[in-house]
Amino acid sequence: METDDSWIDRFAGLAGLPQDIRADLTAGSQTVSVPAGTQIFAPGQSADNLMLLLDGIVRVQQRSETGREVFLYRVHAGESCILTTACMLAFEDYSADGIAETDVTAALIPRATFDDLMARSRVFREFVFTAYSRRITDLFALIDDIVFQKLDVRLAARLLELADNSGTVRATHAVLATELGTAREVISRTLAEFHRRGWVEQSRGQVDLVGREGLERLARSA
Amino acid sequence: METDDSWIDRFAGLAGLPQDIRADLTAGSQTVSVPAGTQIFAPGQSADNLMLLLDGIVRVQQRSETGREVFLYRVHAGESCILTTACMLAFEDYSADGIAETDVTAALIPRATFDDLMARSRVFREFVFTAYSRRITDLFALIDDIVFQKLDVRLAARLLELADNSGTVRATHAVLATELGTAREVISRTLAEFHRRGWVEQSRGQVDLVGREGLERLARSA
DNA sequence: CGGGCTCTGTGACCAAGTCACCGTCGCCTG
DNA sequence: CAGGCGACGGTGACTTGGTCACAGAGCCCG
Repeated sequence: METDDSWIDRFAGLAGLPQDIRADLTAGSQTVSVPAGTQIFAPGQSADNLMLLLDGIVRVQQRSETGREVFLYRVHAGESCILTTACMLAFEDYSADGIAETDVTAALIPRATFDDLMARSRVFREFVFTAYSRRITDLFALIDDIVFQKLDVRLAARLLELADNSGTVRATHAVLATELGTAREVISRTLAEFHRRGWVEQSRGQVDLVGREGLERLARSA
Repeated sequence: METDDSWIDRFAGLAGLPQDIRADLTAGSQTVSVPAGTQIFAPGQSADNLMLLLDGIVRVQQRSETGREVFLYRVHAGESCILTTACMLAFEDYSADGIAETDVTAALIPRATFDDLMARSRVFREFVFTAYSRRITDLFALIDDIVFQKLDVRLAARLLELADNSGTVRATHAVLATELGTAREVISRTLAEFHRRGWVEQSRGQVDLVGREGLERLARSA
């Protein structure tokens, strides 16, 4: 039996857990790793574990009846996958997909352990509710963004987010389109416009930001 | 001291509460009433109580920086105001407004009572998480709707929802516009089209549904 | 009755989404 | 190596939705 509980320290909200709770949490959970691209959860599948992300990034998106997809949010290391939790606890099925964007390591807390900790630890309760609250706030911000923000502004912001430190975004136009809940053609046209302004260079499956200032100015002009 | 705990029975999820918990819940909470139009909570204001709605309807919407508003969801009798809960527990401020659309009666559960019940009762925990889960699912559906659904379909569905049993919707075009996160002019045009098709009659501040079948067919044609 | 308000209607315009289709590139396979 | 296939990106024509500016109609109230 693995007794290493060091992963708990990656979660600021769990820092205050007393020793005995830490021990039970470690004993009652396990860590798993999956490669990039794995479908971690899918609609119509019920959840048995709360996932705490130790490493990697999970993309959560929703597929609509029409086959198109909307990006909802990303879960990063140090965060928990709230949706999984919600469905686990409510005995409801998922209504969204979760996909590992990178190799992912996570701690899995089964329902029984989760319920036990909720009952026993005030710190744990606060941790869970804070995670919920943050995600809901994010969703509100997303809705606001979709409804009120112009597309060029949203795309500029997203490119800046997705760029690695050399200023490269590795994504096809189609991917960017589902990120923003729009159509590929619109992305193509907007990127062409960005190029015309000297902000980006394009190649197949990749966008290079060569004029960050312009993009930043546009993104900030909310 | 009021010891009437009959309001608890209005919440299906609380039916299984044992007697002692019921008593503590009743003793540790209070019921309040406010008239229609009251602003129940607002951004930047922190929450101290979990609200369970006994009677009436609360509309929750978000105001964006630009001054426009998006409708998020309604809370009906028998539901709890999840957002309030989230913020109460996470010690965060609201990011949305809550407005009483009708006269409203609600049970207020202070933070201390809430935390105590979360620790002691499995039934109560499930009640809370189910409420969360439902709201989140609703938000996902809302996002889907906004992104993919055509406006006429959304308006038709909303009119059917808002109509009283004589088929009348009492709302100005401006109100319908914020409900759907669009502009007033668009509502005017779409209603004019519905009228042309013989589905609605209009008068100032009110829409009468005279051809429900047409609206229903459109709304179902998702 | 007249002034000021809210509510609704309209035309012109722009931004975004949709549809149909084509060219290019990379890769796999015969 | 040739041919073919599938993913990717570009484009034009069109529809839908959002914005702006403004005008008329109903309404309240002094």
